[in-house]
Formats: sequence, C-alpha cells, structure tokens
Amino acid sequence: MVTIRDVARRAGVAPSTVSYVFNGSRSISEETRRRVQEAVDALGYHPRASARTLRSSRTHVLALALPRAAGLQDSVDGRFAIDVSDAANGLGYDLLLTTSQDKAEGLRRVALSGLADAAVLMAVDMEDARIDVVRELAFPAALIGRPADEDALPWTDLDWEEAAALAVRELAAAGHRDMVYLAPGEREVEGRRSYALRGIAGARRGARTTGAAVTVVHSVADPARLADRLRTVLGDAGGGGADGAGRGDGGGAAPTALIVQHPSAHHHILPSVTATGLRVPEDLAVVVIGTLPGDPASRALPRVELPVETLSFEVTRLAVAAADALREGGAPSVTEPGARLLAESVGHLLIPPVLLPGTAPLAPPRH
Amino acid sequence: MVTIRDVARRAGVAPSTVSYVFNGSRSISEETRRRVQEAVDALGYHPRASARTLRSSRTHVLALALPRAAGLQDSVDGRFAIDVSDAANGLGYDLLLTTSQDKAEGLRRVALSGLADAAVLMAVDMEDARIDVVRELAFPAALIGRPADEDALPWTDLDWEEAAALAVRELAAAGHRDMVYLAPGEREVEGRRSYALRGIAGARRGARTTGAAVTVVHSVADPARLADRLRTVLGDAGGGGADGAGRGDGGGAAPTALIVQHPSAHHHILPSVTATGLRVPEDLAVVVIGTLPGDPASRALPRVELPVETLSFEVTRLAVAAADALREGGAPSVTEPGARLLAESVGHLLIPPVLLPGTAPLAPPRH
DNA sequence: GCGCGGCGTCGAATCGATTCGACATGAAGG
DNA sequence: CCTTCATGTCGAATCGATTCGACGCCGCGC
Repeated sequence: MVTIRDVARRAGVAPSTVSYVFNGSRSISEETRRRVQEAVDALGYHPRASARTLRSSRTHVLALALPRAAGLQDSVDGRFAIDVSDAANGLGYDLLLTTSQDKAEGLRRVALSGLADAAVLMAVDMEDARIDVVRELAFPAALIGRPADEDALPWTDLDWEEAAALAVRELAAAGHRDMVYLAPGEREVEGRRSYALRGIAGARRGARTTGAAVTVVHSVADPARLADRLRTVLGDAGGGGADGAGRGDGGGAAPTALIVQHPSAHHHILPSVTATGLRVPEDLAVVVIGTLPGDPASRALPRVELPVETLSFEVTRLAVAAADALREGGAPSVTEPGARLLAESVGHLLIPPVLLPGTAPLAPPRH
Repeated sequence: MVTIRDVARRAGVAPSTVSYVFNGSRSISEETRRRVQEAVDALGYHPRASARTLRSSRTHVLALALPRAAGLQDSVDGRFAIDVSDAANGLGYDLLLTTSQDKAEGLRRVALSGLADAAVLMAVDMEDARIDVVRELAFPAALIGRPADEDALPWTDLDWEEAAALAVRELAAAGHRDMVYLAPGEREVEGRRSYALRGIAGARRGARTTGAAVTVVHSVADPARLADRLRTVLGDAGGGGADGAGRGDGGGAAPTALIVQHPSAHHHILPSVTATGLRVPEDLAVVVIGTLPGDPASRALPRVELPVETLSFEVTRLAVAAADALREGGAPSVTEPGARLLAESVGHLLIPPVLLPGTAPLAPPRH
C-alpha cells in the first residue's frame, strides 16, 4: 500500500512537494518534478480517493439518478447512462448510480454522505421527488428533461419539436406538399412535455411555416394493424381515423412523404410501409426521426438525428459547472450559501437535431 | 456541516461513543444509545463516507464494469444494471459505473484509488481485459457470464441450456412428439458459450432425453422472412433450409409445438407465427423462453423465464463475499495476501429457469 | 553592500471518522 | 475485605492526502 510519503522518501522530498507536483498550485522545479515522477512510476503510486476527498471535500464523482419506474427498460436510457459515464470520465469524474425509490432516498443518502460532487437527474418529466431532494439540500444538479419549474435548475433536452419541424421543412424544400407524420403510439402521450406531443407540435409548426399539409398518425405495436393504418392514410390522405392537422392545400392528392418519429428502433416500421405496396423512395419519400446513430437498417434513408451523445455531454458539463459554482461562491455570506448561486448558474439547453442526408437523396415527388 | 463531534457534544458523550452506537463493536447502555440517537436526529447527522473510508478502508461501494463494445444497447443489460444497483443497495452498498475502454483503464483506476470494495463484471464471455485487471490487482470481483478460466473467479450465468431442455421436457410431457426450436439469429452465435448456442444445446439434450424430435431454426429480424421460414418448417417439418437435430421419431408429421428463445422481446415473433395461418394454441403450442417478467403480450403463453433479478442479486452477493473474504484473511502471511484467498472463495452459480404456466394451459396435440 | 522579492521546498495542521488501550464503576467470588 | 472481572465510556492515535505559513536561497536594483 504505497502512500505519498513513500513517494516523497524515494524522491528525497517532502510529501507536500509531491502533492504540489500533481495539483500544480505552486511552482515546482523541473528537476524535482522529474524525480517525483520517477518515484511515482517506480512505486506505482496512486492517490487514495478517500484521503483526497476528506481533506479537499471534492470527490470527483457524479451521481446519476435513474428514475425508478421507467428504469432502463428503454434502451435509449441505457445509452444515456453509458454516454454520461463517458462524458464524466472525460471531465475527470466517475459515475455513481442511484435508483430513486421512495422519496429518492438513495440520492439523498449519496448527497448527505458526500459521495458525489453533483448529480445528473435522468428522465425528469413531471413533478419528481429527486428535484425536491437536490433543492432541499442545495445539492448541485443538472437534469435531462424539463422540470415543472424551468428556472430552478439547469436542464437539457432533445429538441423533438425542432426535429419534426426540420423534417417537414426539408421535405417541403424538396417539393413535397402533402405528408404523413407517424408519431409514437397513443400510450406514449402523457404529460404536456412528452416527446411525442412535442414532435407533433413541431410537425404542425413545420406545416404552418411551409404551407404543406401534414397528417398525424399514431403508431401501433402490431405490424399488421400499423400497415392497415398506413394504407388508410397513404392511399387516401385525410380520410380514415387519422386526425388531420395543418392541412393547407394539396386537396385530395395522396401524400408523397412519410415522417417517422420513434425514439429508438424503426425495424418494424419500414416493413409495414412496404407492406402497403408503396415503393420507397419512388412512390414515397421517408424521413426518420430518431436517436440511434448506428442503426444500419435506416442508414440509407434520410434521417433527422437527435444526438444523445451531445445531450449526455452537455448535461454532464452543466452538473460539473453547478458543482464548481457552489464551491467558488463558497463564502458563507449573509444570504444562505447555496440557493442564490445555484439560481445564478442555471442554464437551459435544447439540443438541436442533426440532418443526415442518407445514401439516397431526398427524392422530389413525381407527378 | 455537522460532524460526529457535534453529535457527541450535544449528547454529552465522547465521539468514540457515538461511533460505537452505530458500529456496535462494543456494548452501549440503553440510556446512552437513546441520547445519541436523539442528537443524531435533531442535528440531521450523516457520517462522511470519505472519513469513514479513510480510517476503515471500506468504501461500501461496488464497481459495475460494463463492457464497452456491447454497451447498454441491449435492454437486458440495462435491467442487469438497475437490478445490480438494487441488490447492492439491499446489501448496504452503492454502485459505481465504470465503462471499460482500452485495457479496462477505468476499472483499474477505480480499484487503485480505492473507490470500491469489489467489482461486478457484466457480460463477460470471452477473454476480457477486465479479468486481467482484477487478477493482477487481486481485486475482489464476481462475473456475469463464464470466463475462459472458470475456476479463477466467481461467476454466475443464466442457465439457457437448462431452460431449453426444460421447455422440451414440458412439451414432451404434455404429449408433443415433434417440435420446432426457434433460436436467436445466426449473428448471435459467436463464442462457444453464447446463450444462443447453449439454448440449442439444451434443446438437443431435451430431445435426447425425451425422444422427441426437435428441429432448430434461426430467427431473422425481418418479419416477412421469419414468417416464410416458419411456414417452411411448420408446414413440412424437417424440410426446407432448417437444420434437423435430434430427429428421433415423428416421421413426416407436422410439428405440434414451437419453442421461442429470445433474450428480450417477442413482439415481432408472435405475429409471424400467426401469419403462417396456424392458430395458437389450437394448432400449435407455443412456449417462450426469455428474461422479461413484465411483458404483458406473452403473459398468456406458457413461459420459461430466466430470472434476471435473481442473477443480479447472486452476482452482487458473490462480489460482496469476495470483498469480505479478502478482508478477513487480511493477515499478510508468507504467501501473497490476495491470490489464495480469492481462489478459496470462488463459487459458480448457474441460475435455474422458472416455469410459468401462463393463463392458457399447455395444450396437448390434437390428432 | 544590503535589502527585497520571488521561487521552490518543507513542516505541521487539518479534514472526520474508526478503533485500541486505559480506566472508572459496580458486582461477583475467595 | 480485597481481588477479579465484565461493562460502559473516554482520550488519543491513526488513516493519507491537501494546504497554509514559514523559510532558505538566489538574483536584482539602488
């Protein structure tokens, strides 16, 4: 168990000097630096996190607070977790997992016992016990998803609305006047801010901006029923059980473009499209909105991608910034220490979508 | 920032007494215990993890080492992560995430800096840099998945082989003589120990044991092509491109049962089955082998479930046990401290499958 | 020639818990 | 009555780093 004193002894210096070599808050001669480095390498010295933390009250650890109910069932959440871990590593932090059960008791314990410098709260949508905890403890935190009180804590989110609007704009620019927007299933629509509702809102905005007609259809899990729905709306746009939206012109003509919004995989959607008898892209232009960068099946199609990795990095950066802000303003002045500083450092960030052309270009409609 | 001295002062005792109240290694009078508890509650005292760790060299943290390549793309991995977290909490531990990139550098750093007491290595299948790290550092660890050297480290795994054999036995007991085993896609079959290969091996063992005929078919992602394959083998068992296996008797009769092995979701498989024109369970008994307990779509069908939660709990228990073993035998005797003790504490655990009858009973074949 | 400031290093205090040896008290036993 | 022992509590050392004040040395300027 090699300590800083062993290193100091071997290098012929004082322990404090060894510390200064690493933390660089005082100047060190090149000669000394070299000798210390040599001793460190020879002994395989690695500082103990607990000792470092006890003295400096910095853990270099972030807590990742998972929502308990949603869990990691959805594969997108899993990608968030691993991406946040990578982002944290890049910023010199490790990641501690806390699952929030009753009253977010895990997060509270981690904060109180000083196991982390800040927290990243995943999948925050509605009122959330985790938010109460970090505010009560004045614990630095950054959120993925919009909290009820948007100005209390820094948050980030994927801009599903802009993604949908972008897809509509691009298709309109390519000459399409009549499109179908395939939104997530009805079940997904809960809470004013669900990504499903925001995507639909974006599609409507795009329709308004461009004057194109956009019909919204909700997806279903069963491929056969999905094919039926698509047949209905694609064969005779505006009819069937679909709810029309932003229908400006285009009259009774059949839609020439389909926009698919799905948080993760599209495997089972494309077969349903071809099952309608329409050929892609000859008869129908298809644009996919999603979060999976590596999905080879949909590489050929033009895509609007929501960059999960960027989101993960940004939310991690915000969390670290919140921790730094709390530390810097550490002077316990007249006002209570944490609250005001947190409020000042609050930042919001909607991660913009990225347009990927795909291998096949966006085909204009054939008349 | 309330410390143990504040509590001691308020309770009118020495700091050490407060510590003994919690750690209970010495007897404390009921009166003193009450006064200390009162002070703790009044002040909201929570011990600092770093101070506790520095002195006792116990972190009460487990490291969860994710495979970098596989990531959490698969939703099953995500469930592991959250289940391990719950299990760790239940045993009084928190969970630190490390993603293993080059040379498992994250895991090494966590071990060396004393951030965790032990590690859980997820999705270990082949040679793995993480194994080298924990062995080199004599760091306590338990694995999910079988390592190349099965006796070096404690490991656990789901018993896919027994699950498949169990499914065959149950169907045979219900009177079925001719079955089809739908295995994961060909891509999944890599490494001698992949769950796909073990499932197939189990099906063959079941066939041998019961004398039933079992035809193995590999799944494909595309629903249409999957339906084709199923039609081929179910309509005319033993023909087509499927590779026959364990075909004992049953002759040219059509199979009466289908076993579906899939690690997670089966949504897209059942529609393909009905697309063949066969009715379930009138014409065909279907048994599903999988890991999802909550999947409502397949609740009706008889299932063989691989209990992920049990696996997560057991592997966590093994990791904690490994940490305890290392600590207890801490006397640095003639032999090096870690190696022998780890070897002694090695335990393996194949998590047995659970048979769930489903709402509809296992139908016998109608002749 | 002397003072002064900056650079590089050291010694020691400190963070907040755990844990060991010591000790006071009261009961049990010779 | 004096020892022995168990019980309950305390004081102090300790874990391994960080960080502040002090100080020696050297070069520069007046």
